[in-house]
Amino acid sequence: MITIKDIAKAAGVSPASVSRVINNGPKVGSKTRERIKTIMQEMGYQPNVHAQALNTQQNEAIGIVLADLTDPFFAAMAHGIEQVASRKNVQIFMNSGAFKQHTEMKAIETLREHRYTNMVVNSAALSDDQLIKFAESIPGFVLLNRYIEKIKSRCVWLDEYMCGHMMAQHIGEKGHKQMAVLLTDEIRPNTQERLRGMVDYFTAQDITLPDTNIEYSYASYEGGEIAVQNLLAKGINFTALLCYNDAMAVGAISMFKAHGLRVPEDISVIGCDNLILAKCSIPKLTTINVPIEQMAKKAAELSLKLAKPRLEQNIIEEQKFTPSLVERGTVKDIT
Amino acid sequence: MITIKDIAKAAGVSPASVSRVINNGPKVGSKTRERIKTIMQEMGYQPNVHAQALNTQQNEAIGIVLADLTDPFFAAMAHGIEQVASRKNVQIFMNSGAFKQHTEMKAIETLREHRYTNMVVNSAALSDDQLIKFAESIPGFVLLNRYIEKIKSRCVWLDEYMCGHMMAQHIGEKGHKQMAVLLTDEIRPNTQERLRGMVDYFTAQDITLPDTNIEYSYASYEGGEIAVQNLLAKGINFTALLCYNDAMAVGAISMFKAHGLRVPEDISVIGCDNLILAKCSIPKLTTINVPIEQMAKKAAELSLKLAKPRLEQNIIEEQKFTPSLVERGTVKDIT
DNA sequence: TTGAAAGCGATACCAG
DNA sequence: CTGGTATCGCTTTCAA
Repeated sequence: MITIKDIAKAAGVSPASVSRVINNGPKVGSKTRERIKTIMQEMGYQPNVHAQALNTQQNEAIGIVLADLTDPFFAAMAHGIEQVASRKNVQIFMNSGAFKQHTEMKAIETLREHRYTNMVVNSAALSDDQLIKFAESIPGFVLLNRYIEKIKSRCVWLDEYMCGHMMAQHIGEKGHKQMAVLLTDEIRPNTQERLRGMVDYFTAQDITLPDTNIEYSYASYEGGEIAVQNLLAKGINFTALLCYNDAMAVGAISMFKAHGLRVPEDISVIGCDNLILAKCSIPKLTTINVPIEQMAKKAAELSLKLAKPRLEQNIIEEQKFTPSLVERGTVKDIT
Repeated sequence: MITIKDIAKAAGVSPASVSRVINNGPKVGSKTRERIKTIMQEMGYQPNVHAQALNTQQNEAIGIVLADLTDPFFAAMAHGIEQVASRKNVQIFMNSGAFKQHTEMKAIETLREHRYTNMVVNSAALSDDQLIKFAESIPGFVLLNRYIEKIKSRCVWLDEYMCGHMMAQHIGEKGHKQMAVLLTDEIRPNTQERLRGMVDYFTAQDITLPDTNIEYSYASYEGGEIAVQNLLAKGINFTALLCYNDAMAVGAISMFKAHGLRVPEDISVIGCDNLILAKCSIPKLTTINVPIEQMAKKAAELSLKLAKPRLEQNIIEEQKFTPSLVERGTVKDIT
């Protein structure tokens, strides 16, 4: 591997000058600069990132901690971050967390070992205190899709309450009175908030939601199937099903169909996330749009900004995002 | 940040000894070793990866170059690699290529700057020669989902020919005679091979596939919709549609439906990949299973193996994977 | 079994 | 403007 010294020698200058050229620093004659640039080109010089990082104690890249790349929701996060990253020419260091406290912790620790100053973390399993501690010691530490009051300037989150409320309201306005709800029992702090939103709406409308009508399962297609099977086995009556996410909703629809129930004729279904799945199901899924990719972008930008404590740092914009309704074909108007 | 020297001082030993402990090296008294370990724990020592890499000229992590994380197919790749990576305690450095020669090239260059010795690359746009050059200079360079004869020991690929052949055969055996095919015009070297497999089967069965019946579009849901629209606009007669991948197939189905055509009653559809999409569509999609996650795992393992040129390196196993048929509900038997 | 010291490649300060 | 050089944190001979 060819180094800065080789270039210096070839150009008859000192390594210091070469370094200046590399970093577009001042204090180099323009002819010298050109000559050095040419030589770097010719010799195919590539700076050693580790040497750079060792000196500057900084790592330009963005580290990200995600649960599971095969879940489109998380993939969308990665994609959003990646866009910011490539625009700013920083790189992504990926590290799956998978909802385990231990794994998430280790992922962050590893990132720290690599001296990442920018981290976008989607943590579900770690406690508030643990995360606060990280935020205090890592300048560019940002939480994606989670809200912690004490470090809210480091959080990019969704109004989960509104999300639940919106689902309930849409279903309610279509005249449904008997509901069932599918939630996830994976550790996702957002779940309860969403449920609260639903319940508040129902209560206001004098609609009762018995505990037996709430089913917990995996936040996946399979989870949706299982949950519906359980619901049906209980012999509960309901005309509408509110699902934690699109994957569950689509799984639910498939299971309804297997039982000879038609959607939306017999049962209305609403999902949440508005991922590609929602468009692909037939009929297309009515759902709540979660701007997760934009949220991820924002998180990455925020992280980058935090790590460079230059300007008026105090402008803490509100990093809360709002969901919106996407009406498609799975909710029937029975008013 | 606390360093090796701090530990050395606290333990009353030399940095050298601490280093030995870190790397589980020999030549350290067992009591000393324990003491040092304890102190490292207490002080919360974390090795500086950059300093390590600078010395050893090695980067333990696996670099991966992918086109687009939001495409479940690529996400599955990432996931497979990630599994191997975390098992071996190496990390992923992600860098999207997006089918552009320039971008893919830059991604690999960046990885090289970081002194990655392990790279799993899913390249579509770069030429054989460019890739061969990389393979020669990077010990752990492995190509995923691409085959280049000259460096086949560095390739993990799918039998694309068989893939196409299998689709054609299944449709053929169900009695279909009039076909249409959806391919992608994105640069994916595998496309033509797949088409060849189809055509060979059709020819052998005296089934003609006019050029007008082959439609090129994006390899996505939207691409499928567009392609079907074009096909329908041309007024072509066909009873079966063979799609490059599941996303296109599902898009196609949606468009058929919009035109009042039922699947599979009026038109049979077969996809390829067997991603989650295939299960979610209603009716569930008949498709070809591509073991992409296993392929990705294999690629990661191969890369790790190549980078450590210790053992009998010469065992070049066959890294070709084979597709398999998954019958579900979108192909009608009309024999 | 331990320690001293020479780098790894780049940066940045201080002289000139 | 340019060059010399200490330094970043760690690994790895070479001596002791």
